[in-house]
Amino acid sequence: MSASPRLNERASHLLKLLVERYIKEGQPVGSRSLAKDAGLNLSPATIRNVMSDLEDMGLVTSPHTSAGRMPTVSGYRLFIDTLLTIKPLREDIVRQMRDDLNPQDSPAELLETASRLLSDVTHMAGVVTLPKHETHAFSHIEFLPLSDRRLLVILISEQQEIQNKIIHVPREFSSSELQAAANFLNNRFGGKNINNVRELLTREIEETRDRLSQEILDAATLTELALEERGHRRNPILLSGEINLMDFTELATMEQFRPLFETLHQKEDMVQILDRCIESPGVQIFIGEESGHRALDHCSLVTATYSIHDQAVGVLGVIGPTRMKYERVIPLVDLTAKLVGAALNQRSLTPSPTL
Amino acid sequence: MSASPRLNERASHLLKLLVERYIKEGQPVGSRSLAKDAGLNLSPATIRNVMSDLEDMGLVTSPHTSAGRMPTVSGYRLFIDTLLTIKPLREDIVRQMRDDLNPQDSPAELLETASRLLSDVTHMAGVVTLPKHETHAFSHIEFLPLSDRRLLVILISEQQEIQNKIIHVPREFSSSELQAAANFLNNRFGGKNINNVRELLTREIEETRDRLSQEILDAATLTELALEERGHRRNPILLSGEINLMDFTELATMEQFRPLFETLHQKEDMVQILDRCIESPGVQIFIGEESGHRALDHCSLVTATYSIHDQAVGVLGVIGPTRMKYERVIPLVDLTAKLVGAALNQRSLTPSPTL
DNA sequence: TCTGGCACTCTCATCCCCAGAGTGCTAACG
DNA sequence: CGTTAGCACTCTGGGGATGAGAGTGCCAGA
Repeated sequence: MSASPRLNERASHLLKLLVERYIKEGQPVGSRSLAKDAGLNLSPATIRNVMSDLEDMGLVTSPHTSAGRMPTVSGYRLFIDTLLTIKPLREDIVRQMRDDLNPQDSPAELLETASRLLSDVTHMAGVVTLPKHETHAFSHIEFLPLSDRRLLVILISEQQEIQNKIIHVPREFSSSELQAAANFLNNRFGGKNINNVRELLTREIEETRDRLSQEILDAATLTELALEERGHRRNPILLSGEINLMDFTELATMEQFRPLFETLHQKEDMVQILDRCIESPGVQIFIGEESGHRALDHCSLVTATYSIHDQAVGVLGVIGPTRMKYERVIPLVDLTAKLVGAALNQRSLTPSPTL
Repeated sequence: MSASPRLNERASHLLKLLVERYIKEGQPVGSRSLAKDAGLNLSPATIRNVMSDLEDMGLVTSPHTSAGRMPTVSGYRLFIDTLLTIKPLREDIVRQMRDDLNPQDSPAELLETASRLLSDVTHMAGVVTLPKHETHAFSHIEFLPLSDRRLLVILISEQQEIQNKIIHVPREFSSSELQAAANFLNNRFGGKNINNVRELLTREIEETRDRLSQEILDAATLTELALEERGHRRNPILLSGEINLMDFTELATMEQFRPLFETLHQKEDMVQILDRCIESPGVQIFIGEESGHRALDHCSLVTATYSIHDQAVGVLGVIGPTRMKYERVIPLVDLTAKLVGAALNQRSLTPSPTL
């Protein structure tokens, strides 16, 4: 359990081999077969001694006395942090990713495609969080009168994402009033962060108290109604390929799989885990217990953040058994995050709505 | 396998008991225990004779010589068609359904709630198809200029369902041109079936060829672009609670569950099955093989259509093991369909958008 | 027509046994 | 001192054998 005091070259080489082998075969690795792979001309007995040391350091365990060794979480951790040799992605996969992640698609479609790609390519589960709204830049708003005192609000973000909402207003507004309010908001706050609009508007009203126009007041009323309760999306996570996880023997019993499936669909839990990732950039890996959820004990999570305008707004990744091919999954998740970010940025570079 | 020549009262009573018992316990029913339940003062031996007759008629089978009997598909069919005593729904469930299926919600939310309710109440899987677009009445259209030659089209149905689409137009349109075209379409085609609009528009152009206004031509161009490729929804089925099916022992092995899960998520297959149901009104039941899909062999499907303006536009239902509590599921599915229909109709009764 | 009795069958859980795989330890070797 | 061969030991997992339990089919008798 203690951190490795020092790990000589031979020991780490053997650990690396053991982890690779365990990932490939899924079964505890014995000294005999490891000796053959090692290419060091060592006898199984010597390997056993090394294994015993590794076990003392908490890097490997054996499920029972007469089985081989398998990596512990610390073992995986050491392997990933210092021993892993990343494999470059296959050309055809890179091409497929580029082709499928089409910047023309709406953000929702784009992210769904990303999730599907992650699960299809890895044969594990893909997961993508929707972008945080706090960072969405406001691009355009429009009010459309429906019947009575109901208005349709159309809100367009810089990523050309369109949101609709029907609001009930305290009095009837004429078309020209609505037009004026919309124009005011569009001119004044275009490009600003959506979540600051209310705040900025309030300040504006304070400052121009003396020559306060009806326009501003209307805009304030409407904005208040339009923006309240935003961001309460019911489904802030795009999960796909969860069924693939049934292919892995270590997850394929009902007792293992059911809680896992339920946790994955439990949006709150997943959001909580994934939100932690958004803080630090780059690829992050949670092995087994590290995610802190019982049901994920036998799973690893490889995530990366994707960014709009260099600000991380969402997280995507892959969930699979701890014995996944990290050297392939890591570059894939990395690439996906970059492509998604690029596609989203490209959308916001196309000229904003005018009018 | 042959249809029952005639089934005397005692035999059908015993079949009913056997099916009920098998549904409750999930295990083949023996003559001894059936004799006790029957309340007819018959000995197990007599029961065995009757069972033998029922087996000859293809209504029951036994998995092996020394096991009890269980219903065949024909047995279930006879049970459902002629022996079933429907139980009234529990008051609190009816209340919950009414409360949760809020006509204020958007159709998408409403249907998702319906699916969730079906699975929650039955502890099985719920399924809902989105309403067929062919029957959607057009209520209101609006064109919003974005940059360059891109327009945002907003299409509102009579159910107040809002659809957005960004289209690329061949030339720039001024605000007033767009306004004119929208006004023309709204006045002319409000309340008409969306899918007829293109057709009607074409005819209109033919007829008024001599005094053809620019307005109409613009409207035609825009409508063409706005309505093409509609209805290609990626996800025309709302499935929920599929994991509940793992609770039933007859589905709980991986070999059973995996193909089942995959079929359920295979939208095409499900659409195909459910679309058949929309033809005939009322509650329909497919038992085991009757649905025609291998993976659903051990499942039953209880469906009902829901209607807008007395026209069936969608299907909803429950998927579970063949041994489900039909007497409770049937009224539930029936009620859900009625409530969903009522909620959708109520939406279209609220005054249409003006402008 | 119904029933009791009886032989028969099939499943399932349990136990035992043994081969196979792998370990830890010890003593010897260079 | 690191490495190795040898050996006893342990644990798993598959393959019978066994016996209890449940239920049937059939026959003869009421």
